[in-house]
Amino acid sequence: MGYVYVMTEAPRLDRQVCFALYSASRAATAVYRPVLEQLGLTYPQYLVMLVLWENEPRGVKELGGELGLDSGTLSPLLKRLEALGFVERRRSGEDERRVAIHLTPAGRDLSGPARAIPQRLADAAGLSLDELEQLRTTLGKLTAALHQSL
Amino acid sequence: MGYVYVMTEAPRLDRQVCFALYSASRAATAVYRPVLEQLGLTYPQYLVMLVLWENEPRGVKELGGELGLDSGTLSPLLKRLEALGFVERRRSGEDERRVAIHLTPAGRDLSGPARAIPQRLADAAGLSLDELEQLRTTLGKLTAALHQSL
DNA sequence: CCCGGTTAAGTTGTGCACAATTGAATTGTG
DNA sequence: CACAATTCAATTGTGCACAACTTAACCGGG
Repeated sequence: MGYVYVMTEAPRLDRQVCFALYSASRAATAVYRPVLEQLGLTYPQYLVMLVLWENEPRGVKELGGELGLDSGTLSPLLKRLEALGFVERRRSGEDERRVAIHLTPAGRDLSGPARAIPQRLADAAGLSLDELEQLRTTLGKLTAALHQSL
Repeated sequence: MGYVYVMTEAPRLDRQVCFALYSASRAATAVYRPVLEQLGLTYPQYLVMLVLWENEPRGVKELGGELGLDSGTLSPLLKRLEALGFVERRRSGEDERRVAIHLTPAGRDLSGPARAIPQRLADAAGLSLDELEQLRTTLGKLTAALHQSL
């Protein structure tokens, strides 16, 4: 029968995985920012466009499912994307609660210039493609496990 | 002399390291949120307290250096921490431009309950300590390289 | 000593995140 | 069919991030 280990030191910032994630995430979006600025998009707006380029139209709920965001975040964001002329929001005829998000021609055209963007991060990352691949996999496992635990 | 590789597919959300970082970071703070709520702190406020528990008092600039945040973020955050009674902001005597952030007794006492928090993430992570350690190292390299590239 | 340049902190404005609530449309069940 | 429970999107309110700007204090060369 052993003793429970009692922490005697305050947790240190530089040991925290959570802070490492927070810093890396902000650094990554900072690298994307000037590139996305050329397109007139913020990073979360770019994420929404990524989902729509794969398949559209999509409902707000559906977009939220892909990105892990709720209508409180997406509703105003989508309104801004509509004001920019990249998407159109149409009330569904069959279910008046739903709002279908459609790409406009301008929104579709944006996917061309956007193709070069991910390479930007790879170039700036200072990691090999293998390391990046493994990082993505580990982060995926981590995110899934964290959501599980809630 | 080869051809430059031309992307023909729109970038896919599930292939993006950047999105993996963004998701993992939000999932991690979501795990911390209910625990920190017990202490009355948000995650960024907790980060500031971590820095202060290591060494105080600190200037706003200094805190910003550790966390990668500017006065635009920190000034109101510190005002809220002061309103909560965890820190005190004192104008420096020698250099009237500087504001030294001191812990209050209540702020110091908070480090006790806070010690158990990091274990929370480790438990929820579904990764071995080795994997977590390696993840932290990789993220550190990545963040440094990304900052370098700006 | 003065004055231009620099530095520190704060302020303003925009755009996420996220909790909590609202209101309208739909669905399930008696 | 009636109507309570559910679902979807939007709204409200708080708190970051971050850019751009402001204000006040310091510093260094003339």
